[in-house]
Amino acid sequence: MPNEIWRPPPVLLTVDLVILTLRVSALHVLLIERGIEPYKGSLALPGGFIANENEDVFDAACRELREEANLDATELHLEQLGAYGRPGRDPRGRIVSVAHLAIAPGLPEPEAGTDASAASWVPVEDITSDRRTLAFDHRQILEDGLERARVKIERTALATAFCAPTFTIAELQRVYEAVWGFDLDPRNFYRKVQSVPDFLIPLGPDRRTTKGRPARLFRADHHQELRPPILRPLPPNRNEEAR
Amino acid sequence: MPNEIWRPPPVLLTVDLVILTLRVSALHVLLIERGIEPYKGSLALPGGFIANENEDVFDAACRELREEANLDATELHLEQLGAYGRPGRDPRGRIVSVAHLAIAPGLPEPEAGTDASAASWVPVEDITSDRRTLAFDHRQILEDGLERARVKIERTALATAFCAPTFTIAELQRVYEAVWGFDLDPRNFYRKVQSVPDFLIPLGPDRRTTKGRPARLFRADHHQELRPPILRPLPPNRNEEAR
DNA sequence: TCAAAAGTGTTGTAACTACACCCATGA
DNA sequence: TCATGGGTGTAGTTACAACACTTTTGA
Repeated sequence: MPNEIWRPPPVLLTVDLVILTLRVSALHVLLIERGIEPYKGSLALPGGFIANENEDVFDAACRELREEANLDATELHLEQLGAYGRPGRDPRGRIVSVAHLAIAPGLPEPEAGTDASAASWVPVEDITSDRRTLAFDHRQILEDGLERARVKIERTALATAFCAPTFTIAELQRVYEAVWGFDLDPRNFYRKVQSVPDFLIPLGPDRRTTKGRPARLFRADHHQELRPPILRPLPPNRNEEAR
Repeated sequence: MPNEIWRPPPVLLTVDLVILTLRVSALHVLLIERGIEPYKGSLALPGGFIANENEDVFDAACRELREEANLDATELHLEQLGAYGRPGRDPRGRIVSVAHLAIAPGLPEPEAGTDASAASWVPVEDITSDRRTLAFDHRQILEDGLERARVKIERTALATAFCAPTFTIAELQRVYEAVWGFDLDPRNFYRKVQSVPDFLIPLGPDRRTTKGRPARLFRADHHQELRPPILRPLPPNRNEEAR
């Protein structure tokens, strides 16, 4: 072997974003149609390369959020999901991606006619049901992001990150139902979330009026830990009768 | 600006390992004393660079586990914690580390006189209490690994990864107590863990005899999800009287 | 026969489910 | 006034913390 000191192999680093939101009570994810090879024309998670030697990974995620989705990281929840580094995951070479999960309130309309023009909200159900496919290993990343969200709304106030600054309990319930994929009893949900200390802060006499009786408005701290947690019920096959 | 196509900046990739085990009822982490700069002489998590262009990140973690700790990845729990990529975290340049959490049964004695000779088990308490410091951002990585373990033994059978293939309920209880940092009632713990379906599989009439009455032996599936979960109790300051 | 650890019984309380029911509003 | 969603009452059940108590072993 050559008589030179060994040097570790360099890799290229990207960030990818799983951006979730609620639209008409259904969970959606922001996807872009790729304009360049590889996977040109396919749907993919927004993301891109680290800009330079000194850009922090988290800052890169914030930047992509702005450039590709026209969203402001200071106004939504953003956390790291993990690194995806399987060799061969990108045909261009050894590219390791640090995936992130972002949660946005429902209101921001699809995309501007700006840089983010190729982006669109896609129902999560369209991906998980295999009606549409994703580029690279982005389907796996999306599944991991969904599972993270499902588990995390049990123990933290993360669900409120899907809501506008003020929201009703029914709106919060729609978040839990969309993320978990099944319905909850509104009467019990109403009391359960209000019984968790420091989860929901009632806003004076303010009410949101839709159809029916106007509902109380609340706000929340997105980073609050829920004690006790809001555990999702077991699936109905809980007690199979033993013989 | 120069008229050439932009190329993303390459980075170097390492894996770092938080390897936890139980020794005499206290949580320990495997640390190495660094033999080279930077941080020569300091304690650090075991880890190292990706070996080559084609090595999978997870495989690299397995390899470091073998080389630096003399442990076999097929016989213990190993999962990714996340990527740590703050610029400046390593004075040698832009180095991104993918941290992993490993859980080992207590028995494997400290280290062989082999490659792993610089490794030793250190009580976690010595680090968290600031009696000893760690190189790089390894203290943060360790804290994140501990928090992952604390949360995950609530919802999965991960605690059994600290145990030998067969174990008693009292041994399992010592795991929960060491990871959570407080004591549990043995009577209630005994029934609680046995009431979770598919968590503990009793082993015929086998018993482990120590001092006192011999205890039943169990085995478990380390990857089992616990339904319902074993939730840690709230800290004693649960209900502060209003006013 | 005593210490020590395993394992069981019991009781009061808190939490949860299921569902009946009342309330406040817009159309 | 009625439809619609917001909000309350309540009964039956399960989970759980606390702790007294019995059982089985080694020394």
